[in-house]
Amino acid sequence: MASTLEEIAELSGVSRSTVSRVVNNDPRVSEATRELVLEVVRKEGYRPNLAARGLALGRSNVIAAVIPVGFENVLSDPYFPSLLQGMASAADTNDHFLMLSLGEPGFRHTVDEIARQGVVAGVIFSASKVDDPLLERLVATGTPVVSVGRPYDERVSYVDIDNRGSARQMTTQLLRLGYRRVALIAGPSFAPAAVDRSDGYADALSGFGLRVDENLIYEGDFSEASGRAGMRTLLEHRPDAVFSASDRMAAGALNEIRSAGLRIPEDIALVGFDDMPLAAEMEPPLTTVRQRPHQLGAAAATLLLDLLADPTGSPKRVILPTELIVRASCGSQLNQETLSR
Amino acid sequence: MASTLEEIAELSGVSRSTVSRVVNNDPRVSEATRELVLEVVRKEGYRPNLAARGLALGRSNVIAAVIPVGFENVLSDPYFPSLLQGMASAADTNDHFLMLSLGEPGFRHTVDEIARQGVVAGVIFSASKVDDPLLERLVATGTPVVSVGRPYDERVSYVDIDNRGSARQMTTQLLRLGYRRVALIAGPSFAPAAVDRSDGYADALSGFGLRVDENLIYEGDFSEASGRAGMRTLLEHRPDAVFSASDRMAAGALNEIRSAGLRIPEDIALVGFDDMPLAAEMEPPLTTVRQRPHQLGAAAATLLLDLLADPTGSPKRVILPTELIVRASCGSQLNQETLSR
DNA sequence: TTGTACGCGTTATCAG
DNA sequence: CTGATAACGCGTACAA
Repeated sequence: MASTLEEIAELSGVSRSTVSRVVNNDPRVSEATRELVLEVVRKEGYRPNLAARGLALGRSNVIAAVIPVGFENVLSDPYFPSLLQGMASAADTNDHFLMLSLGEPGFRHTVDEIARQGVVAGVIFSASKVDDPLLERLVATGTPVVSVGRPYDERVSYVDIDNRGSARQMTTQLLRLGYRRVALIAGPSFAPAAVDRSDGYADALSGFGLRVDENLIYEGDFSEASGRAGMRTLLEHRPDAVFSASDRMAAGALNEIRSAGLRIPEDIALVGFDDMPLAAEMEPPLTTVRQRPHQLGAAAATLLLDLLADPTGSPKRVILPTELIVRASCGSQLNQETLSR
Repeated sequence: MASTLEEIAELSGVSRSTVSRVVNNDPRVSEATRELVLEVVRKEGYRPNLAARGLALGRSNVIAAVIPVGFENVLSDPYFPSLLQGMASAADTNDHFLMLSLGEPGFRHTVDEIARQGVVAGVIFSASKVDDPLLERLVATGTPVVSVGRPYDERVSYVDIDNRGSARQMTTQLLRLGYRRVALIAGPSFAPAAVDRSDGYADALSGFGLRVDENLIYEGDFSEASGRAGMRTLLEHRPDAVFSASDRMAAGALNEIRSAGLRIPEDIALVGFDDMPLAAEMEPPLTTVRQRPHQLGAAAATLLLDLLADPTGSPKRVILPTELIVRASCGSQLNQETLSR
């Protein structure tokens, strides 16, 4: 039950320093004493005290995940849990811990305070809106930050998926199948991911020599309700296919289409984005773009740890691949196809 | 930009100790100097270094949330995010931080290690299975623990809802409406909450002088898929109503009922448990028991902090109220009724 | 009421 | 290769 360096030193008949070296894999220690000390360490179940280590080192091995989960509806799919799981997993394998901060306004301890307190070595920011002031403050104070999803500020490193390319490919898929009045249920314009997906949609249209028809675009907020409302509006303009920027909005759209007595995909094709678990269960199963929040979270944590190890470099970016998942809702059973980048 | 006690002392012309006392609201300091020091503290934006404080005090102000999220399906509703949000919120208002530990097997740093390292003052355990070895280890090492949901071990404090009473009330509701062949899609028997709900179901039946018919009980695992499979099995025995121990299983059951060409509630009534957001959106809207994960999380964190402040007392319990939410799926539009306890 | 001095457990520096 | 010893920033008996 010995739990300090001092005690281990006593038990193995060496000095504190030597034990410290052994614990930290310092090469400057003879193989013999290393073995000896390690034995005692194992036997006593010794673990270094992280507070003390953090104090001595001037840095901690705790990273914070900041998620401003203001909207209830953001919680309705396993995206954030998976993201967190990925971050926790990556942090763990790198001997770091994950601290959680739900950026609810009204929280007393804002993240920048936390960062300054030395508890946290770096921060992973997620679901930030465009031009988030909190993110700005963090950058200003020099706290290492990684954003999940492209941030407004060019200086911050981030991990993301290729939203624009994926949306383009999905829309192109619809166009290839012959649909010509492809509507878009977009995400909220304050979300970079939503903007990128809308851009990808436009890219695809112009790639086919088609012009963007504002009547065929509705801006939702990623919620199922907004998807349904959007679909109601769009139906007036007779689209033959709909690309929803999220599966949850697609679910709402699906309900509306059904209520209107239309069939999917015979009367109107429907595709989504995210491949949340529900997508495969829908009637008909939803064609969509698969992203892997778990990997995204893991990549974010890893990137942050890289930054911590080498604070000098310029902002880094990691773009994770997505997959086009073709199911019945788009009126085709083409083979599954992988978006490379 | 001054950030140590020493610097603040210098700037305000007093000693370190005095500044420390001011920061910690020690009464033994004159109002005059207090004002003076506070002014400097504010101006410099000073925040105490938590690592140092934790080291000196021998305890930290970080609590850990442990969630063994092995099953993908556990993530499919906002229960855990809400729970986490509640915990984070309560921790924050009490000047504590929340550390996340997904008890994935295969994690290198298990919670008991973390606790021993002094990083964490206490642990909130959630979704533990009956007789969880990790929980046992924590208790054995004397780490303050609070469980979300009744744990197997009698010695650990916990917060919970009245699963048994709520299930009894819900089942009784069905019996009052005249249903006599009330089936149960139970949760997994390793989950205390599931066991309690099954017991409540049985309570209600015996309250009406009915006997439990094993043919009308199916044990699922809280997943939608298991709900569907369970319903398929149960339909062979012609129930006139079904109580599902979770909304997600109810969703699966609903699909199966529909596939069988039966109407809800005309041919068969269906009720759930949880009141997840989707419940109100189902067709027909689902009668269910509402629990508030956010409050549960907040209560758990608060209880843990109480324990930390007063480690002596015997195990404490907090039972949160639930509400019976009556919607169309049970074939009645009675007024909403609150389960007191 | 205020200041001095020591300890918390670790790492790093510098002798040996 | 190993061992003293000084930080790291803070809280707190103890003394003034």
